[in-house]
Amino acid sequence: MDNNNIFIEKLRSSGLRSTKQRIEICKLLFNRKKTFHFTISDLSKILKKETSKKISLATLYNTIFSFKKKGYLKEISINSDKSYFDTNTSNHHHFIDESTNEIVDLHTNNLSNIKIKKNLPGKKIKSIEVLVKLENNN
Amino acid sequence: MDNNNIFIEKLRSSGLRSTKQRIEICKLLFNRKKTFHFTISDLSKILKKETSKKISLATLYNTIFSFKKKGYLKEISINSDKSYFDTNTSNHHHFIDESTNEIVDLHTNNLSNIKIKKNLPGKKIKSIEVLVKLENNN
DNA sequence: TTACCTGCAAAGAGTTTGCAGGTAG
DNA sequence: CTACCTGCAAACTCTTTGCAGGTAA
Repeated sequence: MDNNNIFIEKLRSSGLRSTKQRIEICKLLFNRKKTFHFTISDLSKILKKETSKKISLATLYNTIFSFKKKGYLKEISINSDKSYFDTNTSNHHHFIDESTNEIVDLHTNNLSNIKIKKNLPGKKIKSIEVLVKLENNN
Repeated sequence: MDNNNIFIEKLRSSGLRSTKQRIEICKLLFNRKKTFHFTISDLSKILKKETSKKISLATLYNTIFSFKKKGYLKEISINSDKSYFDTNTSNHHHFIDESTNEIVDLHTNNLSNIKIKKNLPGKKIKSIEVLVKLENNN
């Protein structure tokens, strides 16, 4: 199953060169059905296991940032010592389990409609993000 | 206008010793009508200007963390390189202006009611936080 | 007196940057 | 060929920690 061409095309069409490293990262991030939440160090560890050649941190940061810019990834607004990214770029929200730090998607159809009844002069809403913090029962 | 006694009492009643440094921090944080959003380095800079004696970073982190634990401060969930705190500990949400990084409160009465129609087994909701990202009009 | 607090400096973690060499197109 | 990309290491920023001395109660 070699779908590298899909990723080569994806990269090229967005003006990014299709390097070995970027294709590896694409395969890891986008060859999956379920949404994937990760930090750069998660990514680094997984890549180290799954691929023969190590990808440097500088390249990871560079690539993830480019992907975010192109809209292939979203950054999640969580107060944390590190940045979390999400392969699900559609409009949705998150649960975070504070006992395990696990992040789970909360789709908009599981949430009542949100209306903001206040606006700030000269500003418009770019996005609305809901974070539901969870703890263990009892 | 010397209301140090209020703060000495506040500290003592929560089991914290009333040191000079903590009283200075209290005066800066809690002697105001409007809600105040800040980072530790904001605080450090302001204290350096407003007080004669510098308060060390270790003490600031220590004190702010204690105040958060006692419920005198809230930490805001924003993806940022640093932690933001809020002197308004009541249930409310935030706007963040992404062109200036300015944070503004969004009170619950300016927001439609939020209902979560999904729950995770063994978990209960601890808090719901809404972050509205703003950008400039045009 | 004693447990707690402060300040300093060092250590840690995540992220960014400069630069020399490599490679896609 | 050339602009872009990678990897390394150093640098930077925020935060945490160890420890010696200080201080509230």
